[in-house]
Amino acid sequence: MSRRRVTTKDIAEASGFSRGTVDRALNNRGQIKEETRKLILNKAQELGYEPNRLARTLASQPHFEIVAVFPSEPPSFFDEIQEGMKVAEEEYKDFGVRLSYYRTITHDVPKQVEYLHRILDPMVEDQPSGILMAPAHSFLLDPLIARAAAEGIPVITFNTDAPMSKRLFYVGQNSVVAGRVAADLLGRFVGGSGQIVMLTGFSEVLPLRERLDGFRNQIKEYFPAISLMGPYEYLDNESIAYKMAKKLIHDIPELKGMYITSGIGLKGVAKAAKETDHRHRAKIVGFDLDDEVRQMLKDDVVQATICQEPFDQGYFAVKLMFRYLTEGFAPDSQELYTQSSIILRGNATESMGERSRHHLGRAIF
Amino acid sequence: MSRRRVTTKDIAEASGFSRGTVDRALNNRGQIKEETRKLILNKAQELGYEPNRLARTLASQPHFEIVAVFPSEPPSFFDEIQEGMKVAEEEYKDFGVRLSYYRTITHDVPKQVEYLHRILDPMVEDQPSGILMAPAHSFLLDPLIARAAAEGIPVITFNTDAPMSKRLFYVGQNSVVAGRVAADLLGRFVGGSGQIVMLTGFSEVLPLRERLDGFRNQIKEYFPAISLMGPYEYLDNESIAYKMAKKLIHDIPELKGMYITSGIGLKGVAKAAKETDHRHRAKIVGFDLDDEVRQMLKDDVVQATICQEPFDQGYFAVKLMFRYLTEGFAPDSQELYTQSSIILRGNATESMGERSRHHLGRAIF
DNA sequence: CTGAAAGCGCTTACAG
DNA sequence: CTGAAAGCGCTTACAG
Repeated sequence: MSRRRVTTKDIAEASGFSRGTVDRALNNRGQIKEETRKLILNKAQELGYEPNRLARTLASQPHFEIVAVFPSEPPSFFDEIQEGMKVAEEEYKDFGVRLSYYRTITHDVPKQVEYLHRILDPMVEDQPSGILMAPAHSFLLDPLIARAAAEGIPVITFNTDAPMSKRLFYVGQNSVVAGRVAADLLGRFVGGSGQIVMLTGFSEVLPLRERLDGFRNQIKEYFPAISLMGPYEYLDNESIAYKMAKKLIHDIPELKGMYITSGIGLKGVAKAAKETDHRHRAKIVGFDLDDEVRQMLKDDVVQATICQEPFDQGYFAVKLMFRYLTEGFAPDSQELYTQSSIILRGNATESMGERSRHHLGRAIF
Repeated sequence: MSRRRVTTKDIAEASGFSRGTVDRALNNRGQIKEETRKLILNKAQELGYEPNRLARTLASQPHFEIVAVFPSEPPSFFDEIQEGMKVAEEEYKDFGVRLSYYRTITHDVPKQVEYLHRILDPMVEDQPSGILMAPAHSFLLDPLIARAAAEGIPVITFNTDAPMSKRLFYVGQNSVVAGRVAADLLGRFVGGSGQIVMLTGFSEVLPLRERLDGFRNQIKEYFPAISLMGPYEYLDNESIAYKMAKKLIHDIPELKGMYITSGIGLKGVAKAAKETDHRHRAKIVGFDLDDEVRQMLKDDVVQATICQEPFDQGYFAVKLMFRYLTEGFAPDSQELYTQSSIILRGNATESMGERSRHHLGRAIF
């Protein structure tokens, strides 16, 4: 029943050529008569040959130096991205995969530029096999991505995209859908009518803009009785978000809901809301998850948050780069969306650490 | 910088023994002087040796025959579990992994018993390396699981559990948390008060009972103004669910919400609801996802559904069995929970096929 | 254009 | 208890 798998030796014997020649045919190495190549390929097909990746790796001793460029802050988020990368690195280390991590203090364009120059400078470092990056800006890094591409170094963006660049593809959240889902939740939580205010970190940051657009369009389409205010920009600063929320809550007594496009802002807004009478509090839906936000969910100050599952983003970024490098993986779409999770009170307290410990690559919910 | 990895040859040279003896020490094969063993182990540690799994596999040519026993119906769900298994099988085939699939028409206990007898009968089949199963009953299969365990064949349950059995652990949804989340959603969707009715497939089926308990407890704890009716059992039959819902909607004009613990029932209930005036419709939250349910979400007949991500359950069941077989993987907990997804109108139409095509192991949201 | 040989890092009989 | 040799399935110089 479990017939032994077909090897290049079998093909060699069946076709009358040596294993070296079989290898040339199978892997298009040239230096082979076209006729021979075809004959061997037919034989391989006929015997149902499937290459053994382990043997290939062991024989050719490949090295894949993958460089990952991404922010450090907030660590609760980006450390977990790195966790995911490390799990993938460990899974593929015997296949020659090695990661280097270049992290910038914040979404710091000049620092990323500097790192990329260093990475691409043949005098300073060996050329990497591929670059994984969470660009600090939606197009300012495009020239450097183009330079990498021109030098034959593939770039995959993750977590945040540079859609007009020469990156292979993007791995991360679908921010538009995330915004739509937030609208479904908050729209229903407020009962389908009344005043909702939108707050955003920076209105020109791509994923935040998409979270806003998805939200706004979904509300407009399905909740005609809801009126929207904003967006107000809190410059990704918690205390600005706090003060803004304080003022909005004070100025608009009939306020029914608040939508905040990032975790920093969510925390500021929630703190402001907590200081008001809970019977008149607006419903709050935002993004991201850490222990502080978990507590706010438990306390019913925040009603829902959308979590990006950073572990997955890191894990899949590495895995997909490896697949590109070894088998030329090319997706149909330029955007590969990772799972997001909706966190409510009922699933707020599950330990998220589970995911990496179990190498499940994900938490519950 | 990228120093060559340490091999058994290095250890052999450094310790003055042969590679065969190094292998005996490293892998505890016995037939080795205790002193030699310690010496070699110390050397290995000192040099920072890490075994190369590819070389080990190539040399030892292991075979892992994994048998998977699970239902066929509904195919939209269980075919996708099988998809996930096949992706993992493909990923690990060079490591010797081979799956066989034994699927029963429904959650058919006698058929599963028959299959397990066949699988465990040394006269009929070769003993498998491990068994993956979605038990058709929460304890009736326990004796057979015990028999497998006694014969040294590890059993992992997935999708549905047999918690008192001798299975290694369970991989699948956390049904209690799923129920709690459903309560958070429906409780808020109805505005925190009024009448909600609960319908369930079978009240004694474990995961359905847990979905019910999680829901009920969450409502009682956080929505004191909501009154619950039911559960009513629709025997996992769509038309029974339909008729039940018809009658409930008719009898209770003030009905605000309906909670249904399985996909079959959700569809029946939604059809009944659709036939009523949409202005007075109860909010509906249920489980599972197929094209029909997607449409109901779009049409706002169903407001939310919780999807088990069957692809993941299959994928991780295989991956974890492989890890158990090769490295003795043993989780801290007996329950390894896979991600569930909350599907609303805003994320209902994304193609779920993405996940397997991209081998991301998951869809967006 | 093709072949023979050595090698990747391990494991597995077999001999002593 | 230990070692020498062959082998897993492939690739890589090298020779011709």
